Amino acid sequence: MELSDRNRDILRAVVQSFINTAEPVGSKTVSKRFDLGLCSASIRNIMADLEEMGYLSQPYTSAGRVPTDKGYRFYVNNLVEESSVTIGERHREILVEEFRTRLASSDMNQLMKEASKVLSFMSHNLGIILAPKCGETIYRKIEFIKLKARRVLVVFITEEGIVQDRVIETEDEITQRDLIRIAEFLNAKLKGVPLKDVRRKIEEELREEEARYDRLVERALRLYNQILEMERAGEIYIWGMSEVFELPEFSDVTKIKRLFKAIEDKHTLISLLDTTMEAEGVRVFIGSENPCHEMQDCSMITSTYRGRERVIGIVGVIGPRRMDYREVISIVDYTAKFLSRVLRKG
Amino acid sequence: MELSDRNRDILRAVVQSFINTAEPVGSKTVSKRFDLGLCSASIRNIMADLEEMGYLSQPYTSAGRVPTDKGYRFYVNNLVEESSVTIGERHREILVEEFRTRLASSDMNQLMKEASKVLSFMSHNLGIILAPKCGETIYRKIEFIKLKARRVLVVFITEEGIVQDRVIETEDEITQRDLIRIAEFLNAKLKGVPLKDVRRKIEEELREEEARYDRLVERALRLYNQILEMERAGEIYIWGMSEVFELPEFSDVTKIKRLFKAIEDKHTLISLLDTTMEAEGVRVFIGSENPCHEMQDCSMITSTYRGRERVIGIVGVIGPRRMDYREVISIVDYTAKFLSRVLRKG
DNA sequence: ATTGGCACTCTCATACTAAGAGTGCTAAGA
DNA sequence: TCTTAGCACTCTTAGTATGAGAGTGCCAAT
Repeated sequence: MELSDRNRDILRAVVQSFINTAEPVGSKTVSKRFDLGLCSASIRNIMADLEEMGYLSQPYTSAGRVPTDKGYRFYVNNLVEESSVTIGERHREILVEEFRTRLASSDMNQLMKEASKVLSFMSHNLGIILAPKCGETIYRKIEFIKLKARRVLVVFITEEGIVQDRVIETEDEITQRDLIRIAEFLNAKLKGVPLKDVRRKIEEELREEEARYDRLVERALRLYNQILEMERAGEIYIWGMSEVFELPEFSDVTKIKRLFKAIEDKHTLISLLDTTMEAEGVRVFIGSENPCHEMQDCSMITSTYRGRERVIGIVGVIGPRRMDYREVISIVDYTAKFLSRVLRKG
Repeated sequence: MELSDRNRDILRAVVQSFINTAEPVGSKTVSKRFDLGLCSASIRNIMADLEEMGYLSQPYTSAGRVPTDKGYRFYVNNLVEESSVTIGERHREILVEEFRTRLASSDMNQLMKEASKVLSFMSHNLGIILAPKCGETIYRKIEFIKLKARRVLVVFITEEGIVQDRVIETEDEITQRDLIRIAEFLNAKLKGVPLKDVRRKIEEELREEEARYDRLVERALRLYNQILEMERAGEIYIWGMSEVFELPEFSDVTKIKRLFKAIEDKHTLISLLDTTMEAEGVRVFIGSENPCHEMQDCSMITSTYRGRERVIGIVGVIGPRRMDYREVISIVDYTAKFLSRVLRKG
């Protein structure tokens, strides 16, 4: 099962060549373009071995070789050279520059949008961002603004600097003065609590208050419950279709249609990304490793970003399996860290 | 230049047939599918006339006929039957149902997104919405929420029920108490003023206040100026790429790429749509009539929607020239009116 | 004025062919 | 024993040819 150094060299050469050119790579190409001190015949033999071991495959008899998922996987795990760090460094500079010029806005919506653009622009693939999960963020402040008799605008701020606004209908009319007191009460009780623990916290509070019944408190809690029910599904930002159009693997309409179907149904994609939130850091899904089977001929690279305390969202890149894993991994990694930094500052 | 009744019948038949099938239509098809009491030879003669007059064209010698832009234009202007109203009525019911089930949300962002989805879903083309132009909306209320020493969250509500929030850095620290007073001042002065007149109003105010100098007022106005500078470019919502993929005219990647390029650069599209805001009501751009020349082989149907007082945004559909104008016009029209109604209620 | 008939044109799908790229295998060389 | 050169073989791709089919334009007859 172990590969000899020479086999690894050849495999690396094939993968890199295919990543660059999108053409099945033949033994002659390898011997010419990579200085391995071997003639094409020897390389042919080794490539036949690699095929037998499942790292390479041929689109048809007597064509060049193409990496299999297993081949890509081995490449990602073992063959990404150390030198990548320095290249990543250069990349980092471009990224920093890119972020600086494009992320002037401190609006969360805008931040997400721009970040997904940067991802796609840098990677020449689809950039995706799963916006901060409400539940994972931390309560900071709430404000109520009365719009009409029974209609109240709720503005909602988390420690991460996320602002959300929603309009709710109250059961009965509440004066602006009362709304302010309710807000003060909630802010005192809930500041610093992770949103997903708020419900529990409220229930505790309710039990405590039961004895010395307070109409205001009861109202406050009812109001907040109403807001919680409106918990918005994590939004997802996708950018870069125009990048994808340029890729030769999507020169066929049916292929691009398939990809589109996969990302169109955002709910599946969201729950898919949710599962990658468990483990922190960069994760690479190659072709069939992809949990979603409409994406079997795509690869996805994701990483998590953190809010004040914990992981709150995902950034990632989706593209054809033939993707510059080394480069994209470092782009995704850096973007995630950048977002974490921004959100930590609040 | 005038067309005889028979010529009009034939032209209508050709246009409708082509809209339905996307195939160049021959004289035989017309005589078979439309009961005009004419044999194919007669129809052939008429079609040749229509071609000479520029209403039809042939993809190649001895193929069926396809409507030209002029042909579509004549169809839209003169040949859409009266019966369309009743069909529109049926459509309207579906639309109402569609809106009712999907537009539960009263969040503006969500409203726009859902409306663009409805547009594309109903028309099987691209649905686009130009979100309310800030300048055209009417000031209702402002609130400041202090986040950090010099960082203030501004929440902004218009009479149309649009909520915007932005974070600004103030020059020096302002207490929450002062912020409240500033908000009260601004709200008193500016309520009911169209946002685009706010700047002028402020300048007037400044001149008046100059005599009895008031630090608070001056601060308030400076703050507001800062917000105005951040005036966000009108956002645009586009939905329905998956619909477009199904259309035969976009079975070629280069075609779909061209369309994508056109809508990708949102700024051009926005300024394009801006120009259609001058005249109220439904407008139809057929092929070369399109101001944007990347869209020369597309048609666009737009309409304006109003806020409390005036036109504040655009809804529209973009698709191939072969589009069911009758149907799409009524969809766009209804959607615009629906949005206006929703926004009037606030 | 309308219709039937007929020759003509052009596309599209299919089949065929030659060129080219790449392989696998074998035998000779280091 | 490993490497290399050579050669026959396979498979794709691009280009060409061919025939069917759809549609036209025009002419003569009604």
